[in-house]
Amino acid sequence: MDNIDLRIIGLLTLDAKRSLADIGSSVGLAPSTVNEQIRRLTASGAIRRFTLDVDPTAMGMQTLVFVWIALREDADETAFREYSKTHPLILECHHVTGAWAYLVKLRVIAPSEIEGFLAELKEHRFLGRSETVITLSSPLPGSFTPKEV
Amino acid sequence: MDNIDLRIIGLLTLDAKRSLADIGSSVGLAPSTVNEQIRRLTASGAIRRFTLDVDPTAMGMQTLVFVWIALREDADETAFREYSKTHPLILECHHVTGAWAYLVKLRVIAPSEIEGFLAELKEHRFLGRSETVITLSSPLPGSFTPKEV
DNA sequence: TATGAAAAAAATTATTG
DNA sequence: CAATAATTTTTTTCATA
Repeated sequence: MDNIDLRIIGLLTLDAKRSLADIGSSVGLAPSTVNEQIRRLTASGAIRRFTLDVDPTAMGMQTLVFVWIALREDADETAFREYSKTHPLILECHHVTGAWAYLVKLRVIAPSEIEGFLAELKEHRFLGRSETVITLSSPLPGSFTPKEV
Repeated sequence: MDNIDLRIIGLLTLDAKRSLADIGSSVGLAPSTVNEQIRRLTASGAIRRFTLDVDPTAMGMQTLVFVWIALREDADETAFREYSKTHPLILECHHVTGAWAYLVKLRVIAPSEIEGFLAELKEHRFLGRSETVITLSSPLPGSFTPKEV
């Protein structure tokens, strides 16, 4: 991936609706060439998809939560990974270094929902110990792409 | 925002390039009506932007890092928030409950970069204490929209 | 608010250098 | 591999219900 590719990705990141002609004049390529580069970037997997950045509050997902999770000794770790992939609330799940095994990021309507979420993890016999951190505000929230399950 | 709006957002989230005619036939509206709804959703701020989901490894940002930060007693908190917004490595910054004040998410090329990042925080006299967590793997990585600064 | 049809714009493809 | 030009598709506008 060369410098022009990075610039194309940068421009599309800011506004994926920009026309090929527009992008072309920014990076110094003809529209059809830009089109071809985007096709290549998509085919190679560098561009995973064209998507939306959505305001989570507009969708009623006001509360951003991080949960540190230590799995039970006898937990089925593969099942947990699969579970986190398809769970409608879980936006991210990372296997991390440090005292905790997993860091899970989720969005809920209100903190009261967290209780049910943790109960669910217990029912599946995943949860050993956990620590829940609630976001008060976000100087830099990052983009939000609603999860489709 | 009604149910049709949610479905439109859902469809565009999966593929923001779907044509208005396509979306219309899915939700039972004419292309021009779908266009108008998208215009409204964008105007109201529910849709923040059309963007890309990019593979971070293709951009060389292999390593996902979380840093817990407790600011110095005398730190300029407003300056820190501003700093995190414009820092090229920081993807998210959240003010959180619990023992740590801030949770910062960043992507770097390699763990060795983290040292420099923390040094920078110290130079700015933001950093009190911190704890760094490195992601080993991500069962659910979430979407990645490169930051443009 | 929703529509269909017309108009404008854009994306895509084929052809050529 | 990139550019132009032709073709097709899509978006946008607008008059109307």
